[in-house]
Amino acid sequence: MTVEQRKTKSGRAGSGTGVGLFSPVSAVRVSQVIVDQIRLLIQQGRLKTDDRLPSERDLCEQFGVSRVTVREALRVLESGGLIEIRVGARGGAFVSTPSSARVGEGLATLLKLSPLTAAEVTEARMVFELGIVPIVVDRATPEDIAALKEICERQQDALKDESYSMTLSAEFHVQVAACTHNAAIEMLVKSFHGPLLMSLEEAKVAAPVMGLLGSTEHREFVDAIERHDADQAAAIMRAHLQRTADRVAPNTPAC
Amino acid sequence: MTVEQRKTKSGRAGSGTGVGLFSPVSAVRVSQVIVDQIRLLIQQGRLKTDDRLPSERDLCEQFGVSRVTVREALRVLESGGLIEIRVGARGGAFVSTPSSARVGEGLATLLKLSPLTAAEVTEARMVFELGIVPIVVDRATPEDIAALKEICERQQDALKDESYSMTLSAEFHVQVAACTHNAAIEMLVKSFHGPLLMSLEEAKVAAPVMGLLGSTEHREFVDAIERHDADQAAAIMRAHLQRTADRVAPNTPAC
DNA sequence: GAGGGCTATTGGTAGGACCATATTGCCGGT
DNA sequence: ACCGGCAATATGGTCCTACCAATAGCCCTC
Repeated sequence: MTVEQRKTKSGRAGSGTGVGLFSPVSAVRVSQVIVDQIRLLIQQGRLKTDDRLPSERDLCEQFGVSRVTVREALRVLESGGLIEIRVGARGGAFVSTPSSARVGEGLATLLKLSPLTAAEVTEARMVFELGIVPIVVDRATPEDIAALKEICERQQDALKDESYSMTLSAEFHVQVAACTHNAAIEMLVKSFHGPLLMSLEEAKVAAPVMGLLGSTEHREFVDAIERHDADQAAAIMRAHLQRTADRVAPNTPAC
Repeated sequence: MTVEQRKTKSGRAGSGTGVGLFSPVSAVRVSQVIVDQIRLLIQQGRLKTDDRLPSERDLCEQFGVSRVTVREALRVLESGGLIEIRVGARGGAFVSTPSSARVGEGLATLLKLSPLTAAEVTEARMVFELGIVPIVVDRATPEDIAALKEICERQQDALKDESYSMTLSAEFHVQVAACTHNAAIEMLVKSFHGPLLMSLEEAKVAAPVMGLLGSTEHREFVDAIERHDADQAAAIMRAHLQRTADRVAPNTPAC
């Protein structure tokens, strides 16, 4: 381990400080500085997806810190979804594109830990999913509509053998968002339908009649889209979401 | 350090495994297990906001791991916004309610690292901020409207001495979201106006005329709210956001 | 071609030195 | 006797060194 920057064997490395010229002492954590540096490198595109960072030992040498510090930085980056760490030979830290699942998870814990009622979350979801309807009507391609119909059919089948679940419904709503051909919107809706709803509505398959109704509405919605009838589509979606909202409101399970 | 659970001085602690009964070796990281445990405690409400966790040294003893491992776990929790770490006497790890800023940051990096165009993000923002207008009109109290007017006045003042900045505009939009009296919506809008827009539109004070126009529209919007004229308010907001969208679209700076 | 050793790399431990900060208590001045 | 400032102490995070264990891809041998 190179020690030339440090006077004593465990003097704070800081950021090259320690020469005694009263340089502003690094008030921030060393590991945080490393996190920021690597994050910046990734955001600038100088480190691309699947690129491999140097090994922990190399990094300590380059940063002039100990392995522990580097590892803390890697942990933070990993928990933020920016890198993925693999063990074993040819292992190491690899840059990974953060998935919507990751951010959805963060959003879910945020909502769970905050004093938010399920009703509030549902309302926010309604605003968003209703707001995109005009865009969906405008941009949905025949392929999009075919994909939606395919999901509807799978839901009908699932209803028959009673395997209908919240997951199928979520799939439909995500596919609707995909019809906007806007990756940002799709990602946000995905975030909503990720761990969030799963945790919020434990009453998943509570009412079988729910599934039947929901499935029918899904189909009517697709038809409206196909007719380019934005008003009708919005009305259906509003009723569809409102029913979910009504079901979730009475419980008012704060978290 | 208590070592009684471990056979050798550095045997993997696992989760109390090691008795030799071929118990499934803890394939996961020890620090991750600690993270999960503490996270669970917080989500269950057994650790509440501002509660103080035991000190690092106590935690190692209770978990039967080394300090490095505990510290890695604390780092992850801190980066996730679940705890806040203070140094010095009476310091330690304190449970903190994750702020919208934190999740907004995660959202921002996600959006920046994903192949999203600024136009897509702006469109998503438009959908949301337009969608809440009816709710705002419906629920805004006189106090809410007074707060909005106050911001407008501050913007007028700022225009005079040329200190108008994006921050003031963001403040207005967040206050509008607050008028919904829905914490989830407010948090999402805050997330949008957090680090995301700041990084997206470096052209902050590019056009002074922009600020003038924007400020005027803000004021007209408030008036429409006061009249409970949802259509007019939505129209103003649409034009207002559209102008921002148009400004950001031509550049098409992917990230 | 299949299997076993090699090696690079992460995961974890122990123990210690250092730094930051709040509390406490002493001491001198008033 | 009271009070303000200052130093000692206790608490607790931050970082270091050195070591060992587990893992997984690669290559070499059979």
